[in-house]
Amino acid sequence: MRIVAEAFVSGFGGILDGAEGLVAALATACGHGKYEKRGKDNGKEGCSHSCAKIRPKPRLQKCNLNGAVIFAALISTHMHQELSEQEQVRREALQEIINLGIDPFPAAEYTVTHTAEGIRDTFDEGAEMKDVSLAGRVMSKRIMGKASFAELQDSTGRIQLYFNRDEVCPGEDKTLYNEVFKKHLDRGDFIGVRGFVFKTQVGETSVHVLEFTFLGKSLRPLPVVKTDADGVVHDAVHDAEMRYRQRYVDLVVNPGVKEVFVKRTKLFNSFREFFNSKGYLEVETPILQPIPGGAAARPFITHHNALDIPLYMRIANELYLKRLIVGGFDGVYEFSKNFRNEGMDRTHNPEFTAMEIYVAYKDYEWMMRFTEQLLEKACIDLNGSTKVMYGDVELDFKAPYPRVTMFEAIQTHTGIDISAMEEDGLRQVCKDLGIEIDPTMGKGKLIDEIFGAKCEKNYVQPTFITDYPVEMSPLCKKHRSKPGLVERFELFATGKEIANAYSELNDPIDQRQRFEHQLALADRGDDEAMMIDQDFLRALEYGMPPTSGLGIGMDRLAMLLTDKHTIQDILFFPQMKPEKKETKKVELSGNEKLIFDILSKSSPMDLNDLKIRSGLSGKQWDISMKALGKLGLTKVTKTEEGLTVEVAG
RNA sequence: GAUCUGGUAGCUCAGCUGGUAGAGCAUAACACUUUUAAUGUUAGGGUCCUGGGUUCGAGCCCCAGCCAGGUCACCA
Repeated sequence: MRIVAEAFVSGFGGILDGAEGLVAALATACGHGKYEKRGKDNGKEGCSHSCAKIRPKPRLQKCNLNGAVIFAALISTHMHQELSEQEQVRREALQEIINLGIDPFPAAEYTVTHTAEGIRDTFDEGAEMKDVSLAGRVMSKRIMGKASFAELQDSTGRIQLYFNRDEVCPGEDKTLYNEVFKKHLDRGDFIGVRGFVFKTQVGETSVHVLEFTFLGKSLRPLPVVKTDADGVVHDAVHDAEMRYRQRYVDLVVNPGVKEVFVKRTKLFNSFREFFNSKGYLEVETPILQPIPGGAAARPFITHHNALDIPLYMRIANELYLKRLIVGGFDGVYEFSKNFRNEGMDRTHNPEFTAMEIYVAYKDYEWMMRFTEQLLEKACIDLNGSTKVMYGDVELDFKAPYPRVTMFEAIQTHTGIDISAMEEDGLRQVCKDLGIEIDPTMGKGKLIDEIFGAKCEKNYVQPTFITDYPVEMSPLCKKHRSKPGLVERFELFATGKEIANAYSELNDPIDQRQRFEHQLALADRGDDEAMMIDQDFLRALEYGMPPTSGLGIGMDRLAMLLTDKHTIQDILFFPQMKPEKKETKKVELSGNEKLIFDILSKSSPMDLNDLKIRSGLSGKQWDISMKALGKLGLTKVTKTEEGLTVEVAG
């Protein structure tokens, strides 16, 4: 219940009682019981009561009472959303600003000449800065009588502002300082300021404000996060729900969050520069695909109405990029938003970004050299060094990286040489190593399981794992010299895969057989086996040059390079379950409404009758009746026959 | 999907054999012309996630649900 109770009488001074009665009732209803006589107010007499529980102001109602006109604010418990005390205060401040003739949301451009960071840098170099203007959010205010300090946060950081009453208000009228600045300017509001730069006694570079302009009012209080003199952050918003659902708040308030995303973009730019400098072409390929190909994953399905066909959100863009190589490009790449309808955890978001690049006339050996150069450059571009801390390990992305074949890796970490084994032998090895398997798994999958369980985690520093079994890699060219294997590598770091590359399979007959083998896997129950993309095969039949392709999970790489251990920390808006709909507290609860509806049809009525007709349990009845009473909607009277309930007022 | 942990003021968090709640910051008021996680004094602010149950009485105990996080499983 948030209402201002206010009533006043015009016309007859003596009839204050009517107004007073209304307000007194309201004051009682909200539990305070106190109200204030106002005396003359605009020629009217009145009285008012306000408390945090009964604001903002409800609609005024007008009625006649013995010839006097009473305007009364009446209880209306369900007319608006609940606002916290601070939100109400801000809305009131907004109104006050408007009343003073200031537009809290002006349309005009505000000319900004400097940024917070720019001012600090230039001024520290000794430059005079007589006239600067900048804009941003007010993040704190420290008022000391006629002088005040505030902090302004723009896109580059924070800078202190100094306000002096007599300089902001050179004339007699000090409203701008005393009212607008001191009272109605809230944390989070956007303002523009003009002034000159100076250093305070404590040595803080500050802007001495001569003029400030409202640029946008903030109606919701931001969480207060403070950083002390030692750089220790206090009361940071930790709640993941708030941080990810309301990323804007996280960005405004938590130090260092922006930097992560800036680095993420730098990573993409660094890749682009590298690829473009080699003359490779950035392209775009379909996200809505009739056949989801290029990876083993469950897709999202959607439907195109006009064509009346199912379409899939892409799980990879590989097959399309290869079509472009068929078409005659030497090198094509794409940052590909992919969608996979699978579980979510610290390293999986349903939509994620991969970078894939395909270069003609190259093989996977070349691609390894290319990849390590790419990552070395990116690492330097982001952090100024090839070294980066991830948790408590230091990763070094300086090229070259060790090359280890998959069989060597398994031999090293299990002591078992599986290079000559068939499916049955591998099955036995898995059992011996305590690895869970199921009958749908083929040879390649079994090897992959062993690697995943026993080897992967050991490759903390960047390492290429090469030469995978053919069964796991239906789009990859058979190894030039090792039967049963393909020319594939994956790059591991911190025990996780961050890149995957092939000498691409360009033999259309082999490719068709591989797809058919996938179909066989699907029949065995592997629901992620690839579908056959006939058009892709047709493209290959026209001829594709030898090509090497590389895919990098950009999100996971960004995590590595920013020392973030959750994918949600490097996605602006990670996927979340929908917020539950705001419960309509404004309305009466179901039970309260039930009782009130029965009662309003025949008020007053016997309390026991009402209870029986409501059909509520003792406890529910009790809770609902208390609530109704508290809202001032019902009134219980004791008579000789028993208890009677009536609609109050 | 299994399992564990959490959900209390705008924010960060306390709370106790079960007796309807506390702190800091934020907010409001006053003081103060260079402070800085400003300070001092005072005040207001809470359906203790939701719904059931046990109880004379539940923020606390029990059950179910919702949301978030961790671990495992599945999955790149």
